[in-house]
Amino acid sequence: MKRAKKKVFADFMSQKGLKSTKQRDIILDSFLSSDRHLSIEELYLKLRSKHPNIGYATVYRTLKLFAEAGIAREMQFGDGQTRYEHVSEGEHHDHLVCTRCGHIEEFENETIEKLQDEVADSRGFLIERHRLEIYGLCANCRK
Amino acid sequence: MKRAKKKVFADFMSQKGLKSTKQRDIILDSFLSSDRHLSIEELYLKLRSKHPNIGYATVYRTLKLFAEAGIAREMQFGDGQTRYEHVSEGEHHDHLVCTRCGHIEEFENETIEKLQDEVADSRGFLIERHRLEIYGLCANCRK
DNA sequence: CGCCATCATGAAAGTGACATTCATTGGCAT
DNA sequence: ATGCCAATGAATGTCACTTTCATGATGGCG
Ligand SMILES: [Mn+2]
Ligand SMILES: [Mn+2]
Ligand SMILES: [Zn+2]
Ligand SMILES: [Zn+2]
Repeated sequence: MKRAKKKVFADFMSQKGLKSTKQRDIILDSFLSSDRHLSIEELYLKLRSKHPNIGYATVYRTLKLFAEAGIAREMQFGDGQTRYEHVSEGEHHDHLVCTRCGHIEEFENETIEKLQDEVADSRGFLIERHRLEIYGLCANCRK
Repeated sequence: MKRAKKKVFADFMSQKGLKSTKQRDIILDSFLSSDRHLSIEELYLKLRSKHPNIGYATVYRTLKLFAEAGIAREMQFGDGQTRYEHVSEGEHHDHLVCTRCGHIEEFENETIEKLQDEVADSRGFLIERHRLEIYGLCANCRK
């Protein structure tokens, strides 16, 4: 799965005539082996210790590339930072966000999706995408 | 309804020991008689012609007060601007957002709400709030 | 290989939408 | 009318990107 995404990215890059670099390899590796909802800053700081020579701008631009290539998606959870989450082809999910500890859980609910389609249909809307986020306290923080 | 919200705000202000001012009256009046999803900038510009002496900072702070008082709510639709929408006591709704013309429609769906509760329960989450936004083309823009 | 047109990098500067400061103005209880 | 304290708005600060630009790397070609 990690290997599959590396291939998707490599294909995207060569198809676009872009180059393979040491920085991009390192950033991709780190991204794929970390939390599913990482901000630019977080990934940058995570790399900083082992690779102090990688700049914030490179992390920023590389994450944008991941999104373009379809292996990442930009998300806003209202904490003031853009987060990048892993994307798998054809997969979709929504989120539960803990307002205390920041923990993010994912869920899928086919019935909700269907009801959204019905709402859109009834208004003549053509759906491109949607976002459903439930904010509250996670099981841990409720204790 | 407009009168009801003015009272809610007036009560909030006096209860907080805050003062009634000409600017706040004007801003409240303008807010209540405009689009349901207005950005600070939009409201500021709308006022600018008739009231060039009202500053951006005052509009900004007054909208925050509206939110505190419970007659407005801050919303993010991903266009880079915070929007303030009208709120009525106990009312809730979600949104359909047109990605072409920016048109925003509101809807309520009790079944979706119930399913969200079930999802949260099954994960041990205690819901504080949620957001559901459907992005796409409105009936007009599809033509 | 070695060239070199392109692309990539990162430090620094720019941007945009808030958010705060501060000197001055203005409510309003007494 | 007086004085205290909140309100105002021009200016400035902040923060998370976003872009610029001089320098360094990549990789197709001969
Ligand atoms: Mn979904
Ligand atoms: Mn809802
Ligand atoms: Zn938590
Ligand atoms: Zn539209």
